[in-house]
Amino acid sequence: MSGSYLQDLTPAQSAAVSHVDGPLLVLAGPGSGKTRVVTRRIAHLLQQGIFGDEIVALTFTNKAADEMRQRLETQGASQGVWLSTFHRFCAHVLREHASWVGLEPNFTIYDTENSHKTLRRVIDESDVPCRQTSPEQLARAISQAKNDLITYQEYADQAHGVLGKIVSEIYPSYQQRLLACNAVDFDDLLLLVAGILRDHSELRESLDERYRYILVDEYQDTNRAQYCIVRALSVKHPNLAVTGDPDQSIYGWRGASLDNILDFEKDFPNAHVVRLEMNYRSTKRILHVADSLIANNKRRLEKSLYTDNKDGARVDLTLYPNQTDEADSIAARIAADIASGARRPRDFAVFFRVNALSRTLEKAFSDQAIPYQIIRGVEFYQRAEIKDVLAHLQLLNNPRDNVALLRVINRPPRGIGKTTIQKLSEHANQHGISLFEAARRCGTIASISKRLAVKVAKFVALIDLIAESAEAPIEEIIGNVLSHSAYRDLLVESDAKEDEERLANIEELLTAARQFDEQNPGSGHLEEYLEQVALVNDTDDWEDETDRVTLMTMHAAKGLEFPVVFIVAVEHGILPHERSRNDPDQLEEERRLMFVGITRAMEELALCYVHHRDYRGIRRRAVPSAFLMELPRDKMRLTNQMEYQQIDPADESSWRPAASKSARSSGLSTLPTGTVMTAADLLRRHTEISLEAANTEPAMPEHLVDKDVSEETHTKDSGKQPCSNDDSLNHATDPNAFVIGMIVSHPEHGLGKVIALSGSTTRRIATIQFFQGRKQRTFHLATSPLTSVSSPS
DNA sequence: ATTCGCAAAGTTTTT
DNA sequence: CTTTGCGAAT
Repeated sequence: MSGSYLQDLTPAQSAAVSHVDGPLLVLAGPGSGKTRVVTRRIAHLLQQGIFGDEIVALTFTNKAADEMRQRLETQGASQGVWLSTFHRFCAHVLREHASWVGLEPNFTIYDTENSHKTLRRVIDESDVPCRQTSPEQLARAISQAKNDLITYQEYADQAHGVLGKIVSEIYPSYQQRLLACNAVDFDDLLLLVAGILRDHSELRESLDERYRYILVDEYQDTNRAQYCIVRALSVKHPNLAVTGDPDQSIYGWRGASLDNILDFEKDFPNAHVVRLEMNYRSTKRILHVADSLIANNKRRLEKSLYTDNKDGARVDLTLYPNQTDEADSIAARIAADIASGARRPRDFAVFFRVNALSRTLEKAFSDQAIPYQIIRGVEFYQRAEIKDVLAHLQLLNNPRDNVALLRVINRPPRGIGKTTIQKLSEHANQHGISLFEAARRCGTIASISKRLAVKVAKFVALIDLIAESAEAPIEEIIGNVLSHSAYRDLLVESDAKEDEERLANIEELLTAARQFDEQNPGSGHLEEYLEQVALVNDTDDWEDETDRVTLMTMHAAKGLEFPVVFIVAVEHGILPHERSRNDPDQLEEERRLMFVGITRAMEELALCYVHHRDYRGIRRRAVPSAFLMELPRDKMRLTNQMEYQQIDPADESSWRPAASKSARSSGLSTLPTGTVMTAADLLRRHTEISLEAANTEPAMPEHLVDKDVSEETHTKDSGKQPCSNDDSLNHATDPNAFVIGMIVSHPEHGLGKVIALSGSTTRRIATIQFFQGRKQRTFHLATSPLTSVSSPS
């Protein structure tokens, strides 16, 4: 009995959708319609008579959960299905059984900033010698331990080394401090629930029974804690369906364990495995490039990628002299495509490995008046003013939340300073009470002067006053915070424009609160609201709304798609990142990251790298990424924009590669993946591969050939003969004989070079970078007075 | 108790 | 080149 939802599916998709009982592994390549399959399968389960409340679907992001919910609703089949993120699911379980781990049900969920603050305090107050180790390092170590399900009681047993010793001291103190605040951090949500499920078999059994069908999205990103939770719920009813793609695992550094998905078939020997290999997103050429790259990874499950889409344009690989040219050229190409009407701004995305690389791009986009948006890690709920307001609410909900109290006790300034807080803190520690409780008793604390005691008492009275409305709608509570604390007045009266922005953010918070109130009518939703803001981030609503070019890291790009994608700085030390170079597994993760970036592209993909890059204040010679050597370069469009650069003789010496001829002759063939490579090694390797390629492929552009060998011709050519050495490619596609990089003349603007071309026949448009005044203009070739100064040889 | 200045460090960030 | 954190100064 197959419903309509089985009809327009491929056999593989259909197999996944109609699977009901027993473990299921869906290996879903990029753009393979995974979400569609998952939601249809849920619809199918419901149609089989399974109740919605027996099904739980777990995702990593709210965005994914929302999307799934939306799709289910359009199929009219979300009834009772528990659809949420791992963390939210765990928060709910934990609220019901908080006392088992020494918490009260109104515990606060600390975000990263708050947990770091707590950790800081622990470190400061401990006498553990940790000058060598940074708080961040300790935080990472603790987080990692939690992800691996190592509790503070167990940590010391397996600790080793100096860091291990320090963590053994700090981790328990940190945990006790959280407990004292009746708070948990993100990792605790998972760790504590995993622990509860392990230690309380009756609860485990009842949840196993209750959630008979479990679905996990992005299974390749699960960590050990998540793995244990999911397994614990799938003992009696092992109807565990996981979807994921080992090739898209890019969060190993956050504790994700690739083994979970790689070993799924071992964990569940009778698992049904479905491979979704048909790609509906990208052109054949883009997919081929992606496939060639990822084939170099060892830790993966065999999977081929197919598409019925057209071949599409060749994938671009372009070398620029420096990042300014890189950025300008990208911006110019985008501007030209927009000007010609071929594309809209929202069709484009530019990806980079590190946020620091966005600056040059931003400048280029703003210079050319191209609308763009940057997706950054900083979120709305991370802003100081928002957190200030919310901290009041947190304190109402959980008076033991010391971090919240410390945040608001002197904001706006009330003259309660460090020394007073120190005294309160001492008193609290001595009597085993919270800071707020100590503040309440400040009149009886001998060390606190009358004067200050009055100030503190005023603060306590303020919180008590706001607390009277704790059961009210959220908007009202926040309103009371703003008016009673004079926080709003402070911002209104200030004439700094930052404060204007802060005020606007607070208005936005109020609007969001009103929306929450509408969705949760009635009173007493404070705890729910706080959980929502703790576990929801708002980077989720970037897209669609606006017609802009998107700039973001490749991590942020996961799950998205764009018609045209640029990836900049495909260079050694950036992609792969230098911090990953010593670890084979990390190197593979970097490759996966690039794979993710490439597979976001639907129609056009351009990879870029430069000759020199200014990074962290210094200019250094950029080495092409080793990943570039793994691409099918013979099937790509290689462009070398170096030749058209006016060469600064002073600069030229630095063009020589670090590897000398003698070094090269030392005979280094291919390095096995994952060996430790120095920069020099890599350069040598690059050189050799390039030479090898050059020998077998006469059309290989010069920029992939060792500069030592080609330097003579290179220098001679440059400036004088600015024609492509790979012009066969350009000729074929260009009836007008204009090619990128060509030098042209304009009666008004003088000489310039072609940096972008788009459109065809009469609508063909060229973007010219003029040498005078660094001007950039676009022209319709059919009507412009442009003449070519140099023609391709 | 804020503010200024210098030193140091510098991936990625679903919750 | 940035940002960020900490210490000293007003």
